[in-house]
Amino acid sequence: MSLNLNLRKQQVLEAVVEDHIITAEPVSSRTIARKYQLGVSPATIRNEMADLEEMGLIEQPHTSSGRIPSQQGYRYYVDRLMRKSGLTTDEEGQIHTVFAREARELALVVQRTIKLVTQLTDYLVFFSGPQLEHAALQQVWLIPVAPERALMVIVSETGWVENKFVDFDFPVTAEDMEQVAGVLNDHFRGLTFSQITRTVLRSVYQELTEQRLLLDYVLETMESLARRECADGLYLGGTRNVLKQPEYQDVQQVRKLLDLVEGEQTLREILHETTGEGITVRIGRENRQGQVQDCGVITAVYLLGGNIVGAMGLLGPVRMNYARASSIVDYIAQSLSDYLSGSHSYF
Amino acid sequence: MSLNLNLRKQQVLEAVVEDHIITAEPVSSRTIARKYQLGVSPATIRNEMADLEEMGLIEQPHTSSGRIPSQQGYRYYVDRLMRKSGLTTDEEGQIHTVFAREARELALVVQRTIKLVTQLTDYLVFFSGPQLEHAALQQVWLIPVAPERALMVIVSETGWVENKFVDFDFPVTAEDMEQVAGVLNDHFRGLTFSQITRTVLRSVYQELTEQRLLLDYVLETMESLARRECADGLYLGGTRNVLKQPEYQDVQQVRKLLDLVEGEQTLREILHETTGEGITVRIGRENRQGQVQDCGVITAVYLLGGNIVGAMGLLGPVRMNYARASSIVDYIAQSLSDYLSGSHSYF
DNA sequence: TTTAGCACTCTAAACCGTAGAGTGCTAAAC
DNA sequence: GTTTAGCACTCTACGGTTTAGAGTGCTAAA
Repeated sequence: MSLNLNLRKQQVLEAVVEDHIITAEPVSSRTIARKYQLGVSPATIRNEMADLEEMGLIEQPHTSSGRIPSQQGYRYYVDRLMRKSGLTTDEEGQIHTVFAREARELALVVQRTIKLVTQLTDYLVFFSGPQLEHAALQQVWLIPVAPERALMVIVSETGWVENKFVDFDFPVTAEDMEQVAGVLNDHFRGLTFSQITRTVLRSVYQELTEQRLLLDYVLETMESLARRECADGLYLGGTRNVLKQPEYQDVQQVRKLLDLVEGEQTLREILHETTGEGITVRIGRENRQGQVQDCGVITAVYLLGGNIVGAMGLLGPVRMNYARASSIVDYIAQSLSDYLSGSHSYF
Repeated sequence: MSLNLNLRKQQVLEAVVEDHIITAEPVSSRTIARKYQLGVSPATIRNEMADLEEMGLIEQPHTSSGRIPSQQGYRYYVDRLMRKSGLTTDEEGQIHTVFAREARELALVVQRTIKLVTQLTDYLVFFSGPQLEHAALQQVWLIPVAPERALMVIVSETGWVENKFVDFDFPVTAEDMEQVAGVLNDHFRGLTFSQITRTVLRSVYQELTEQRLLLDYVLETMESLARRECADGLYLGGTRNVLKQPEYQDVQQVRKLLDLVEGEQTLREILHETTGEGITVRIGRENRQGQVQDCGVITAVYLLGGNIVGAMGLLGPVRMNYARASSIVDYIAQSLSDYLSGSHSYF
């Protein structure tokens, strides 16, 4: 349902939302008349408020209190009234600094980004990935460490390094390993992991008839490596900050938040569901996860070579500063994508 | 000052401590008379309590309330009265399972251990390390990835893998790298990293006069790798659990706890200070760190080849179950040391 | 030395009463 | 028709008072 509000109703709704975001208190007609010059008296505003309440956009915690925005009110605000606040040049500069610094390891960049965002906002920041799945392979090594055991090291073109032991059920010679690694590098270099698992497998098998069993083990390990970061790479920060929000004065609420942070599963799910381009804003019950139905969540994916390799999110109370928060998420996700897409490639 | 208490005073003190640990409420004379059969009336117990209070072992939150143990009271209890509760065979079994499972990566074992301990207690669990510094080197590889860049991979005899890029200021050939790696392996295999940095350096330099500059870079990287886990390897869990303790009903307290968890520095310090054998119990102001002076902290180091490579801790309110908590710390640290000292070596 | 009895103290919860903020409604003004 | 002043009404938050109950310390008797 797309409601059409006359200008003054929009102004009143905007005032209610923005004042409530700042003060966390119900907003009275008098406050609006004083702080937001609409050129009318409190009484008139009261009449508009009564209408807005009937439409379900604002509500009263109890009779004779001021109004707070309903979840639909926030939605209307985000969709139609909100002016993206933009970042100051200083803040943009800080963000650039994080991505400009020489950093060989992506994990480090992500951690630095989180630290920065916790300074820019008072919300929970969380990142998934980046998964290797859509990154291009730079090189594979198979290093023999025992007769039936090798260490596999993979480097992606973006500089991400992963390693894992491969255990065979039979002795394997160093020459065998070297040969397999050589063939893998010849065939796979420059391909993304998702491309590898599908297409070029056949040719490799033909070239390595003798080591077919060995190859099976190796490919399986490669696959699990490519997925690993997807499975357990969740970075987060800012838990302390969120507690500053008056919504979390109640210990019960704090406990719920900590469940979220320590459990990780829900946060992963939220990031995993994020697929579209641009930022996604979910307000309260718009979230599918029961645990965050009294929260606002802003997410965005970041890209590598046009593919989604990870996502980030900001989480706060429903009464969060959507204008600012979404500007930040937007800018960071964009910067991270730029960073990844190789203008900084170190090879 | 070592106080000598007669048997009945000891019994009363023990009752006060143990009842308070369970209920978190002041303990009245009547409660003790009823629940802990000392064969005397509440009035007699009141007299003993008056004495204990004068000695500073228990205190009254306000006149006409029951008594709670003072920090000295806890200390007396821990030193002289506490009976280590021992774990049930079931619990011991659970612990063994964690260490018995095939696990190639130590980080995984530590994470599993944390998860288990959070199930066994309601306290904050934290681990440092393990640092490679005191682990024996199994092998080093130098893998060329670019003219001026190599990937260094180190495997310790305990199966810990670390990697890091080495950047040179000059082109290096694959042969040079191979040669350097070969010499390093010949000289260093089986030595711990702390031994390496001191003694055997000279002989390596003599053998590699041509690559001396290259070697400098490599050794520096090795050293930073050996220390890395020391610097940022802090694992923890159980934050949610601690909130169950009634001490953390106050949001102020919760915030302090989260500062501790998110800051990490204080926890590192606590583990770093732990050096002795066996377990260490610090009660309230016995802690040097201001942030935890209203907490009880139990720590123990774990060993590898007789060397301290890391430590673990349990943190709760001053009113924590020292008997149970120290049993657990003791048992886990012991099991982890056993696990590390190679009865499970995979090479 | 122990204990019963009793007066005393303190806390926590329940229960006012009041001030203040804010609304809805009505009737007058524009 | 729209806006606004005025007023009665409602609800919350806060401070003060009362009360029940738990627990002690002290005294005197066992």
